[in-house]
Amino acid sequence: MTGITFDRHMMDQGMKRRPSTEATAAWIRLMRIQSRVLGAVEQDLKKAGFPPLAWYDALLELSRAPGGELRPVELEKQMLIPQYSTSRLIDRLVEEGLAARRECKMDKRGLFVEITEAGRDLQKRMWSAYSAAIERHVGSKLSDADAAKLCSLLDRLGCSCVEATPVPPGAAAPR
Amino acid sequence: MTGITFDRHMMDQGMKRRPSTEATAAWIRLMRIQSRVLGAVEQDLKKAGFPPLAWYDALLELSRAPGGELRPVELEKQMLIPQYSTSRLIDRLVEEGLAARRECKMDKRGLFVEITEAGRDLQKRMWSAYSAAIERHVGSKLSDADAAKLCSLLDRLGCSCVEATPVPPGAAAPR
DNA sequence: CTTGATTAAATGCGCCTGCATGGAATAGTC
DNA sequence: GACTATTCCATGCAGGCGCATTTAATCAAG
Repeated sequence: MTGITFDRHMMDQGMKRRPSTEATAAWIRLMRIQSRVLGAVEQDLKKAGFPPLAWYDALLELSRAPGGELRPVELEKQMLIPQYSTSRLIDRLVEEGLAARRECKMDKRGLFVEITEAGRDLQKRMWSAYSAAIERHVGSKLSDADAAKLCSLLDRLGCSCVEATPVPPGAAAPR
Repeated sequence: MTGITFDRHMMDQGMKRRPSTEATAAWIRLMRIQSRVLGAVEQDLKKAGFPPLAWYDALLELSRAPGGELRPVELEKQMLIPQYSTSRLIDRLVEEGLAARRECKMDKRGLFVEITEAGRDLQKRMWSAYSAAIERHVGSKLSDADAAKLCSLLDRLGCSCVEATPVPPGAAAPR
């Protein structure tokens, strides 16, 4: 799918041999396995008649937000996707009646996106299939300890990945 | 980027709680970190004025093939991408003079794709930037031992990921 | 109040992708 | 040899993404 075809032969082409073979192998696996697992999970969802994962993410964020509504900018920060992408995702959710755009009085260049009942319902139904897919393609292949180990190794590559609103369990609404 | 926004709150929505929180966390990291690292590497390549990683993969496969040529079907299997994707990637390489389509006499519904000198040259120049990016975004953040550990954990998720023609070092041409 | 800079959101354009299909050549069957 | 199935590759179409720009509102000075 993307830049992950090589093996240690790359090393033998008169280059600087900067990344170790271990690092290179890790890079390849990261690309390949992610693509594979993601594809498998998306397929499961699709076969169950559900929309793409991005929709789920958005609906979950909205459903968790106080009042079930969020500014596009907030959503954008939560989901770590570009601005235009957020805008168009909202378009689709609205088209399907899963969310609605509401005017924002305090800042009239902005707006609120509010999840609908249909949206909340879909989010719940999707989680059922989604969680099953995670279990099938990840959980069932790794012990909890190994999963935790994998997490910590991956986190080291992120440098700043866990800053996406973990929202402490019993905490009140952010902001 | 795709379906990875949630945290353990998902668990508290009256569902079956099938995937362990560890497995779920691993899934999230896998999606997020991969997206992040891939984006960073692609950005580096792009800033250095190079085409996307997929081009590199294809050029590498071609350059390694005996005679510098491959059937699209072979390329497709090496790169693990869909058939139409291969076809169009070849289009672009040919347009840029990096490869050429040649007739296949033994099987006239097929053809050969042959890498050009320009193609070989680009592949070599790209590896320089590519390897630097891997080192910067992966190698420098993990010890070799940790990278190896990460590999083995990821491989367990793949079930069948390493079957992509590792081509033994001194081996003769396949087929 | 007017001007200029900044922020929120939307959108036009080109490229890429996935899906489905099409056409051409081969292989298999009787 | 005629028919059907299969394999190899290309392509039309719809949808999604990245990039750059636009519109509109707020903010910051002067």
